[in-house]
Amino acid sequence: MTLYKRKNKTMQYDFNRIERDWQKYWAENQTFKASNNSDKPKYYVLDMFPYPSGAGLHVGHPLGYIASDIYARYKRHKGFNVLHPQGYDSFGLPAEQYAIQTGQHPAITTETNIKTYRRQLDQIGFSFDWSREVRTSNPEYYKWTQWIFIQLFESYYCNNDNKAKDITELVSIFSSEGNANVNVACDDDIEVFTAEAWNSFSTEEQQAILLKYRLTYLAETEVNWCPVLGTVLANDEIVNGVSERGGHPVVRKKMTQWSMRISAYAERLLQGLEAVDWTDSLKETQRNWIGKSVGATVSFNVTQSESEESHKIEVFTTRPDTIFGVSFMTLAPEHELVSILTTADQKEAVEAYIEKTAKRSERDRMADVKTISGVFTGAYAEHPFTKEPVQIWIGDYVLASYGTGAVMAVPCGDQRDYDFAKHFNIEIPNIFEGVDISEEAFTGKDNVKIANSDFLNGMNYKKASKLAIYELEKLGQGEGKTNYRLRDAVFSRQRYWGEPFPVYYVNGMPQMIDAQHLPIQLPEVEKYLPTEEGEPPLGRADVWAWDTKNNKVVSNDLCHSEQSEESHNGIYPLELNTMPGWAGSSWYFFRYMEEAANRGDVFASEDALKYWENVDLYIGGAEHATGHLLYSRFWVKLLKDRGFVNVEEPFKKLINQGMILGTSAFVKRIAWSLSGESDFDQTKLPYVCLSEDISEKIINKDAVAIVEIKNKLQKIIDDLGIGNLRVNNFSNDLDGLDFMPVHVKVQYVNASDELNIEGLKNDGEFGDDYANAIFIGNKGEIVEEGKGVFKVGREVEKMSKSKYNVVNPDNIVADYGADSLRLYEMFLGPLEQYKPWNTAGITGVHNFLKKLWKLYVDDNGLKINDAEPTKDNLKTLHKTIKKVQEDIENFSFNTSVSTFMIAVNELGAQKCTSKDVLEPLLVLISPYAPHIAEELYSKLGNSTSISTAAFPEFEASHLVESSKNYPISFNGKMRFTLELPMDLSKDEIEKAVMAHEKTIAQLEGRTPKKVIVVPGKIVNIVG
RNA sequence: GCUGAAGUGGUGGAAUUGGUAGACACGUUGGACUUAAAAUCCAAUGUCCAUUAGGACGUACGGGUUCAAGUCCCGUCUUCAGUACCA
Repeated sequence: MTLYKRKNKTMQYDFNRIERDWQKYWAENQTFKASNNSDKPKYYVLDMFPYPSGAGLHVGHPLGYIASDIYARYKRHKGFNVLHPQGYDSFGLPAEQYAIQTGQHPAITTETNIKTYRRQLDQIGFSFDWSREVRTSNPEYYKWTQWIFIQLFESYYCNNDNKAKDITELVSIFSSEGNANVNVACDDDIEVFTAEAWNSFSTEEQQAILLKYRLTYLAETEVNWCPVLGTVLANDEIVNGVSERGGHPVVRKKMTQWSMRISAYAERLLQGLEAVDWTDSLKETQRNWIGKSVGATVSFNVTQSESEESHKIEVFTTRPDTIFGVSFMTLAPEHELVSILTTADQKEAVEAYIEKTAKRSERDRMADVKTISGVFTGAYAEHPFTKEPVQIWIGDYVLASYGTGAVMAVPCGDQRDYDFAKHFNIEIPNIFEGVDISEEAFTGKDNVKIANSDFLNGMNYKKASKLAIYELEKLGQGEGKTNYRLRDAVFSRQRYWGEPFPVYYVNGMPQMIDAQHLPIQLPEVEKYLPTEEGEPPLGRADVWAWDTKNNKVVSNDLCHSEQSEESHNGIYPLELNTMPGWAGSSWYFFRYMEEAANRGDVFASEDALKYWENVDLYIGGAEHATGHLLYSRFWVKLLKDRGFVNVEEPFKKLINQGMILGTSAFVKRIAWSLSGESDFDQTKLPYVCLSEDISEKIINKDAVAIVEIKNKLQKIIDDLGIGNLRVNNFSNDLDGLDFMPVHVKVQYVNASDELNIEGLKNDGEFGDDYANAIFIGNKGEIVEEGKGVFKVGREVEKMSKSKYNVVNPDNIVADYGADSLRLYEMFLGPLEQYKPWNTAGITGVHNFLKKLWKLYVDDNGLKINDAEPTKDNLKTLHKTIKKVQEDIENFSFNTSVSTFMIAVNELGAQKCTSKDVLEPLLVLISPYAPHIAEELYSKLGNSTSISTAAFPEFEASHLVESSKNYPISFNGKMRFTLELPMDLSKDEIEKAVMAHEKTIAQLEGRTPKKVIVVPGKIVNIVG
């Protein structure tokens, strides 16, 4: 008895023990530590690092990590030196919010959350090289984020050479020839100056000018400021003019903030997409975001009355060829010239219109595209060629934030201009030869000739555009121009939990702290809220001034910014804003390249950067398409230009994993509707829940079911003995009136959608809500302990705590093991697809692992021997090698899990015990289910980790078939199959098939018109 | 509106260049083992008709190309994602 028991125990698939042991082994032996010195080719597999939130991981989070881990492990088997690191994007809002609520320092919250994450990640058995971990909130890390910020500040973008350069080069150009001939990225409001003028400017004047050229610069930006929340809100955090959170008023406010001149890189960011292996949809998203449009700027002179000074209206157009079709102009209501141009007659109407549009948020304006509105300003501009007067209107279909905030309206060629002209009865000249524009504008540009356009007549779009631009340039009233939608990125946040800027201010001008004094560490504050004056939280710090003599952060008391130059004593106030979340994540992939021990003096050494280059495979969510993935490309290009890294693009191949959705469970709860007199508090009536099928019947107005349930409900009321109450009839429209679906925890639902009523009743979270609840089963019976079946309704929704459909991987690992979790996440479906999680299905892969185990081990121990593999054994093995290798390389992980199942089923049926087959099989499976693979591999007598084993070589010879089971089709319909030797010729196959009795039966005496024979594939008989 | 992706059994999903549609699982049903349950194993399982052979229909819908279409072409519908008065 004892013997039997012990034997059984050791020989069973004890996944908890196996996984614990091997995770320990990997950690102790640093099995997955990458080396920066290796003869092997390198391969860098990276996951988008997580923000460690307080909620921990749910089963959706590890999906991408499992996929990348499989790939990393596969690449190791294939002989690559693999870098597969992990870390934390640990600055961010939730920890700060928590700090505001509780006073707990965000660093503590973050540390706690990271511990949870690490524990959860470790138990899944990832092959991460944790020795290279990074945390963006660590001072040793953000030191280098600050350092990169300084590099941006010290750089300008040269359009001639198409790269960023040291700002000192620009200074020397200014001092020798002024700025008249420089072709660089800069603000639009720059005055031309000579070398003499430059040299005569004060230092401060020079600094102010340089700020307009630097790749990071201070600018007045209009922001959505919410005074109550004390914070700046993004456009989509505002609904109907108030904050989405809390409904507080929001005002537009100008603030001086740091911006990143990403627009300088617009063209390179666009071009760079050609070189990377990303999905088309992702590339397209970035292209749209960059929004390149080629056209021309045209300036229209405003027709002057004597008293006015001269004004010009600049417009951008993609259709300079249609310039003779201009019949009016439209300015955005916010356009700076509106108040100047408007005539006295029109003043009242214009102001009323501006006031009206100002009330509508930009979002509302964009959403409402149907209403046509606008006002004539009374002013006219002069057409550059015809010199005819052109009416100037304002209209809110023109956006101040795009182009110049003004358009030349060509109603015959643009639908919005057309609608506007029709609505206000403005002339619509037709400049397209032979095109009818009586109903709508002609918006195409191909296959049409320009007419009624003076020197452009008879030309096509291309020629006419070119000539129009040439003529405009000759007049000095326009030039060819490429416009980008991409805006410079605001880089300041009024938050505490982010990187402080290495910046102090002298007389309002920003100064960089010398890189050798970094990091500038976050100061301590008492509260994490903005100050009463509306300054960011760092405004509360007492020790937050920069001592330029001793190069350290000192108490604010020493800083007398108000006083004269002499008495400031070299101590100046520090920047109060912090950097946004994307700062730290824009370069972290380089930090991993350096081993932790060597990270002191560099963000990564030259050798490390040269060796690892960039990320070969990057896996993460699609929500970063225009944020992280654009900003990090921008920073990498800057670092390359300035000679710090060698690559133009950070991520060669990128895959977006799809989201795993929850399968929510519902009970249908009766909403009591009673009539009659009673003192009874109706809110105290018991919950009555209907099983899914019976509620369906009621919804479908099944008369029998309705009567039955109504009687049941009446009985429940009668049994309560609370007076003479009658249950009302079910209402006719059953939309949630008589019973409502209520979420219940998915953990109480089994694979057959049956509810564990006892579990729900005893769940403390719901108090007494369900303790006395009555459950009515499918047959109308009251379901009680162990009696009857109660089914829930199911629906696929995003995983969320409030929907009670979150599944924690901890429970899955405890119940089925990490290998089961890994396999199941992959088995669910294609990596990139959205798919629902249903814990019930995990038994499939779990049973597979048990079968796999039994292939190697029975009650008597290991059953593997050195027997010569049979032909079938080898065929199964090599079929599997081929398929799994192809699948991994195509990131089709779900199908390789099926392939493993087939292989194990076949080898089981073949009663295979041959080590020559079963050992390579383990290597195939090990990227997916590494723990069981390691365990069985060591049982086979290996003393090293299976991760060092070579991937089995596929040999096609084992798959050569001597015969083929041909499907025989008649008119395309498969009727029967016929086993024929592979080496038959076409004619021989045809002969064999035609002679077959089933063929004769099918033909019923007819003579086939045609017989298609594809050797090795199919036979089709027509006729 | 535009751009991109997709639509296959009760469910998740296979089907790599057009060549046996529904692999592999889940679920369901039946059976074996057991006092019983669980676990395990075996069998069936697209729909409909015939229940024995077999037949008809079937990959969102309507057409087309082809000996042969889930796959290619044209049109329509639906869902999801991104984006939006972009001049």
